[in-house]
Amino acid sequence: MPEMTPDALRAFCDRPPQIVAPELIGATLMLAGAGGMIVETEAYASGDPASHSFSGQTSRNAAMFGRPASAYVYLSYGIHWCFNIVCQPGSAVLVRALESLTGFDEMAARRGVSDPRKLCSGPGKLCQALGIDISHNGLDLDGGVLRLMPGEGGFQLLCGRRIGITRAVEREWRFGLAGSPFLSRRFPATARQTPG
DNA sequence: AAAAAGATGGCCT
DNA sequence: GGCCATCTTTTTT
Repeated sequence: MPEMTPDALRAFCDRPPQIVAPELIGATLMLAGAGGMIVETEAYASGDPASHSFSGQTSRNAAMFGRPASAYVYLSYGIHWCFNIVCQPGSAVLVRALESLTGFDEMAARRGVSDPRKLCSGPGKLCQALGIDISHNGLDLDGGVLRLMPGEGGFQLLCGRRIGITRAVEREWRFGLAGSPFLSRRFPATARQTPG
């Protein structure tokens, strides 16, 4: 597949997040020479009680209402940055885990670990590894600083309940690459999704 | 003005 | 599995 143009990337993201999230498994996310393959995502939809956008636009979540294929970054628990890919207005996909591909030494240094399984196996961890912070909030993902490159698809995926939320927990909007050792947590063996 | 919650992660047992 | 650091945003008084 030829690399997507910025317009194609925007169109790819300008759909409901629960559709985009599974298709992002296998995509590549890069920031300044560091990055890897997305192996775990979660969808947060418009009108979703678990989404930051549920009660309307605020200063924190404003980026969720920006351009599709831009970044929504927020601080979690006062400590960790979390990175989302903006989809349709008021919706986004949280990137929860990466399998590192390039820039390993740099990421390991920022994380203070050497075990590749501990490098990007969580939304806060991958932001620390790549150096993502609030300065990246709202940036387009088409290559200026951050680059998102959707993959070929065709992976065997797992899906299940989202992690760490208290509302709308029944929605199975967490997606992961089956068998990957780089997930933030194992999936309970629930639903299985075949290549698309 | 005050309080509680929160899309986490690391360390403890 | 449990505890809790840490602080911004949001909600409630």
